[in-house]
Amino acid sequence: MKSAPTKPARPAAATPAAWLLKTEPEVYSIDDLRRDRRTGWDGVRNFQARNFMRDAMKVGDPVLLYHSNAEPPGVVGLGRVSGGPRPDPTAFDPRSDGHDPKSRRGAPTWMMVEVEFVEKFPAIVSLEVLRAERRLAGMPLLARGQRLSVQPVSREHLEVVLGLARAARRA
DNA sequence: GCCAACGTTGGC
DNA sequence: GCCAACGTTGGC
Repeated sequence: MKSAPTKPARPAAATPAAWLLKTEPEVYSIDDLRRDRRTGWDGVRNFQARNFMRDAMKVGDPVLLYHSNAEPPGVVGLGRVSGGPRPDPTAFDPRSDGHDPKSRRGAPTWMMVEVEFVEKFPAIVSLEVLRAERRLAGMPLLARGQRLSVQPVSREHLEVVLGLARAARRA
């Protein structure tokens, strides 16, 4: 008798404990997320980043929110995956910067998750501070040439970053 | 504004 | 499938 092997549709990769999401504060800042409480993380147009959102991010996962193209750049707060994945509607919108005519509603190319606000750190944990922290050696964000806007963060690295944020609170 | 690093595109 | 050209990211 033929029986379907009980393998998952996609390999169950080791699930990172957390994620890092880059955003340009002039486009969408931690303050915007605090105001909105939750938002669809739309506009991601990189396949690897999309795959993380589509295949690996789970509701409840913590997310570090990172301001890029900012002065200074750095981690500014904490959020949480609150929904998704689902198609990125901006890909279907001809008026949107993220419009992609190759993405169809029946077969969407671009996916997003929903992210909810948890906290804004009392002070930014700047890229300079992150780089100076030896326990963060190996964090993907700090790798040479790293441009991905959605990145995995290990439990250990998450704890270190949160510790740096708390240290800033005491300072 | 510069430019290194990386992804995508398209000719062949 | 190779690879040059081009576009984007994002720190500095």
